[in-house]
Amino acid sequence: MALSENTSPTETISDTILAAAMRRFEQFGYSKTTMAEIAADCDMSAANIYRYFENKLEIGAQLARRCLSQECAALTEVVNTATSASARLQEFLLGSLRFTYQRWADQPRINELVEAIARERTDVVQEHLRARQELVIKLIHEGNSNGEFSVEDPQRSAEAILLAGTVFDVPLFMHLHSYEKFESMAKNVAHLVLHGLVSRPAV
Amino acid sequence: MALSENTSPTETISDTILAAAMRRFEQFGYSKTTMAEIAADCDMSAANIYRYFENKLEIGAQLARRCLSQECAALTEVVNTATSASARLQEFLLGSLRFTYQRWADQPRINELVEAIARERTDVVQEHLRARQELVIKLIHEGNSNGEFSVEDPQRSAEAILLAGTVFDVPLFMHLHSYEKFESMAKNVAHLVLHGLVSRPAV
DNA sequence: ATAATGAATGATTTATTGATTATTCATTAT
DNA sequence: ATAATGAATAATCAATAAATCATTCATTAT
Repeated sequence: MALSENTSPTETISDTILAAAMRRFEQFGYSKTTMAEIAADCDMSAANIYRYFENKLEIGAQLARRCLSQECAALTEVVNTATSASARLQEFLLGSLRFTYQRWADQPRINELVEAIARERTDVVQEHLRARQELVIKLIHEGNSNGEFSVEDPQRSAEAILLAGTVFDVPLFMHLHSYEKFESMAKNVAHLVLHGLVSRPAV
Repeated sequence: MALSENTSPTETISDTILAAAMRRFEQFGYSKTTMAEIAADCDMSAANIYRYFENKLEIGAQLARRCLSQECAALTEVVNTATSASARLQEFLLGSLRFTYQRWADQPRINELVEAIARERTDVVQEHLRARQELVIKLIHEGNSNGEFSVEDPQRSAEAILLAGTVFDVPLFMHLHSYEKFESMAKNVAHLVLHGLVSRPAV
């Protein structure tokens, strides 16, 4: 019954456990995975896991954190493919949407993991939000330096952008519209955030 | 055990039932209120309610709809106290936040009602969103006519604004921050939506 | 006719129980 | 010492039974 584990020589026992847990979570979901199963996959007793992790939630939290930070890294890449700061902002919203939607639609188990952790471990969510904010702040600074933007308080603006883009980052909302509809809405929000409502004198 | 009901001469039986249901929902919540209790408060049998309403959900839906439309009406008033279109937009976001936060903090039972209905009756939510969009569209038109705004597609922009302000209209998020923090964030979002990020030539 | 009811039905909730599971710890191996 | 274990405990979950509830309908009242 034990799923095969490949322990590379440099892999610590903690890593082995995390890897085994991840395989289980992916296949059967967080709640349906037992500590005994994870332990069996590592050829050890369930009790021994507690020498390396405080509890099951902590294992989940580390994996969820890893998942979210990978997502953030991928988002950073996507954002950086765009050439202008404006385009980068749009890519930020579209990318957030794409990752959230994909995880929601294609990886329900992993989504379950992330949502379960998000409910009980605010810190993981906060960390994710901070990373996103970093990304947006950098983006704004770049726009400021090349003259595209003239943002006085990048910190505040980044916070507002994050807030305005919340719908695209919360799986809970994904059932409300089709991906295409969401995409069009993300573009609208990007346009709004970039140009604002206030009329401007002709250049 | 029956809560007192005051039947005015012009009140229809449907109204009597709705009023009784509302009193129960306010005090004990939607799920904990039984049709038998509502009926007893109206001095009638539970069966008789079904001559006036399709089912319990329909009673809840009508009350939730009423609650949301009252909120929208109050929001309209608040918005119209502001003198400029820009100020009105900020009041729209701040007002949304205030009503959502108050309902969440002070009227948990009514909030339960609205959330229960929202889950099963998409139409009630859609109607509420349409009303909000109407409000924003009108606001944009006014801004356009007095020269404050220069919005090409008010419909689209309104949709984007609604989306950007979602966090302030969803009770689920209210636990994340204090009211003060939310207020400051709403102002930031308003500023962002009004002025955008893109730099503009000096006037 | 319209208004209202009580009794019947099936669905949903709640309470209760037993079985799993997470977690701890005293003990054993290395 | 460090690593690991099996047995014990307490929390959680799942299955079931019991009770309550929403809804229907045949019948009675007005």
